[in-house]
Order: sequence, then structure tokens, then C-alpha cells
Amino acid sequence: MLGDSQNLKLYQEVLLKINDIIEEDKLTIGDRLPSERELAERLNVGRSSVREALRALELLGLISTRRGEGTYIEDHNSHRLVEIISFYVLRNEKAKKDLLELRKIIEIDLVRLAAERITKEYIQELEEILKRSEEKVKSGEIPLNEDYLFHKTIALASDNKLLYKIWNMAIEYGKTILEGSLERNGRPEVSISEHKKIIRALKDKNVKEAEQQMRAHLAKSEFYA
Amino acid sequence: MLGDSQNLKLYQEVLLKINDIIEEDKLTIGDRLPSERELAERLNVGRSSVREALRALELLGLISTRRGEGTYIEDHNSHRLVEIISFYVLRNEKAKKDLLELRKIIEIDLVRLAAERITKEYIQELEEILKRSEEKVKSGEIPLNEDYLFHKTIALASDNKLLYKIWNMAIEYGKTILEGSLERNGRPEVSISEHKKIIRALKDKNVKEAEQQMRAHLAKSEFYA
DNA sequence: ATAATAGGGGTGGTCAGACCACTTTTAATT
DNA sequence: AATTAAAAGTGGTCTGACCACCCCTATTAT
Repeated sequence: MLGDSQNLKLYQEVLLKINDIIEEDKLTIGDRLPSERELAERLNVGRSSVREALRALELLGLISTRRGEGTYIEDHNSHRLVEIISFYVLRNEKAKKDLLELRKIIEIDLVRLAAERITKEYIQELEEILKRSEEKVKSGEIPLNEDYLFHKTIALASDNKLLYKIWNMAIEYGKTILEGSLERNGRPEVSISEHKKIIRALKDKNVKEAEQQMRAHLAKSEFYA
Repeated sequence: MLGDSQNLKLYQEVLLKINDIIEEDKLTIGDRLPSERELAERLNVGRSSVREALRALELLGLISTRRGEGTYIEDHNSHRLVEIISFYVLRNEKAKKDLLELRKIIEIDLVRLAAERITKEYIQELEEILKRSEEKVKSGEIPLNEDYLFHKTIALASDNKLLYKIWNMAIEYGKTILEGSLERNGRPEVSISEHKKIIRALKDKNVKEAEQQMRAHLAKSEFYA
């Protein structure tokens, strides 16, 4: 496995051993890991070393630990901890700029893949989201959540979990630099019309058109400026 | 900052506090953080809590700690720890497939940006790498390192550090599933010719052409199958 | 017999202290 | 002044204590 393991700190070795345990015990998402005390005994290390390893995994969203219950394997979930990390990553203006750009690029990548792969179910979902958006606009509200869900559904429809997670990370990081400005500068009716065009292209499995419409949509978005 | 901080574990609060210290003390990449003992005292927590926070940052490559010396701020560097994480992330065949696909997509994104932004210096560098590749092929060697450097230089020329880091992560993760097969299936001379075309397009700042040539290059690569 | 409550055991969360390996700084010796 | 040794400081790991919370079992009340 690892080529050169001589210089690994103990918590790093524990990480590898925990991975082995997951494989050996055939644990999957949602399953509970052995307790800290059991892991310490099993791996012949101190409990602190186990905890250090687990903290590292926890920050990555790969596990979650609950007092009184135990430690559970997660599907690399996004969670509030991403926000903490973002302070470390986004320390200067260039990094923030890179993030906004990345987000835009990933949205295009996602919509291209979605156009190839989208299922009836996701199409239906997009249409429901669209409908709810329209209703919100009619009653004078801004469909922020629907806007987010629209993009999220496309990301999921791409059927590339890694890319989805990167998009999700970009969204979460973005929250720390765009405080309060989830608010769109474009007019909601315009966004809805653009969403319609994107859905049309996805239905038609038209990669080029989907890309084009998404580009147009994003270009009008001061969000991504 | 954080909206709702009531439910944060101590190590999470420590992470935030360390971030504050970095900002207040105006620490930058390469600077040394206060010692664990000082942090523990300064933040009024146990040293274990400090260590748990630091382990989490370390796994992300945001810091490095050295026995006898201290803890240093890193530029979110790639390092051996990425390999450990990859075992957790790449647990099934779909994840591996997603990774390979992601890598391909990112390479395209990078070359597009590079075509817009590349500097004379990077062009020169690419040309030198190309030359070294040619020399290696002439002497019967396979220019694996030059191949890697070629792609890395393009990634850097994109001038989007986040995207570069994602690419780098994809490379590192990829090492664990393509053991030994950094070896290319394509013939080296063909790759070199393709590299030439890509460099041509980059020099011309021709985004479409750069993309097209990179797609062609990647399509011929069983590496990304 | 069923429902509610209490207690016990187990889990994670945090702290303090001890001691070790290594590095850097200071002091002593040449 | 240069070299060596000792002291101080740093991270690395372990142990043990105790707390907050959760789940399960046993007991009590209805």
C-alpha cells in the first residue's frame, strides 16, 4: 500500500488501520465504528492517538461522532465544518476570486454531464422546482432555496459524486465570502426563464445548448462576479 | 462569523480561535504557530484539545508539525497524507470512475484557462519540458516525469490555485488506483506530438484549439479510460 | 400486562500529568 | 573564538480521571 511508511506519525498509522478495519469488517456508510476504547485496544495505542485520527476524519466529513452513541461512517458529507476550513483556505482576495471562478467552471462541467445522463426523475424534479419558483415569484418572494435546489439537482444529475462534492464545497466556502448576498442581482423572472431554457436543453440531451444556456445564466449573475 | 456556534465541539472552537490568532498575529505561509502548550494556555483549554485541532489541519495539509521545532503554516500543500485520505474516499469502483472522469474534466478546464492567461515564462517552461521529453525518447526512455510536469505546468498557468489543487488531488488520489500504471499506453512520440500541438494553441491563446487538442490527447490515453 | 421511571453500563469529550524523542538555545570547556 | 555539553523548549504518545450524554435493562407504578 503506502510505499514508505517509516515516517508516519502514529495518528496517520491509525488512520490506515481504521481503514483496514472498515474494509475487514465490511462497514459501509452509516455503520458504526468500534468505540474509541476498543480501537485503542485493538490497535494497541493510546486513546488520544485514536481520537487524533478521528478528529482528522471528522473534519473531512468522513465520519461523525456523537457523545454517548459512537462514531459513524459518513458519505463524505458536507456540513458546518466546511465553513471552518474555508477560513483557512480563503485567506486572501485571490483565493476568493479563484473560488468564484471555480464555482462557475464546475457548474458548466456539471450541466454538460447532466445533459448526457439526466434521468426522468431528475427532469421531473427540476420541473417541480421551477414550478415552486414561479409560485414564489408570483407571491412576491425571492425563490432562493429553489435556485439552490435547481443547481443542486443538476449537480446530482451529473452522476459524478466527486464533482458534486467539489461543487458543494464551493457553495459552502462561498457562504463565508458572500455573506447575506445569496440574494441575486438578476430579476427572478429572468432567472426562471433561463432555468426553463436549461431544463429544455437537458431534456433534449443537448450538451452544447445546456452549456450555452448555463453560461448565459451565469454571465447574468452578479453572484459569480 | 459562524451563525450558530452553540454546538461546536471544543476542537472546532479551537480551530476557529487558531484562525483568529493567525489573523491577529498576521502569520503567513511558512510562519510558525505558537507552541501547543502556549496555545492551550492562551485559549484556556487542554493540550489534547489543541492537538486534536492541529491533527485535523495537518491532514488537510494546512499546517505541518515537526518534533522539536513547532507547527508551521503551509500553503495547503499536497503531501503523502492525501494518499491516506484517498483510501477513505475511493472505496468503490464508482468513486474510482468518478475520479478518472473528474481528472479529465479538470484537465480541460485548466487548459482553457491557461490558454487565456499563460505567460511567456510558462510557455518557455513547457518548451523545455518538451525538449527533455524528446531527448528521453531518443535515448529509449519513457518521459514519465516530463509528462507529469507538462500537465502540472499547464495547471499552474491557469492561475487558479483552487483548480490546481483539485487537479493535484486527483493526481495523488489516482496514484492509489493506478499503481504502477503511470505507464502510458500511447506511444511516446505520439504524446510528444500532441504536446506540441497543445503548446502551439497555448502560445496562440487559442482557447478552442487548446481544448480540442487536449481532448484529443486525453482521448488517446488509456490512462483516463 | 403495559407504561413509565430509575439505574447501570457504555460512549464520546476534555483535562492533567508523565515521560520520551528531537531540536534549538544557552552555558561551559577547550 | 570554536567546540562540546547541558538545559530548555517543542512535539509525540500514553495513562488515568472525571464529566455529559445515550441506550438498554430492570424495577416500579398504573
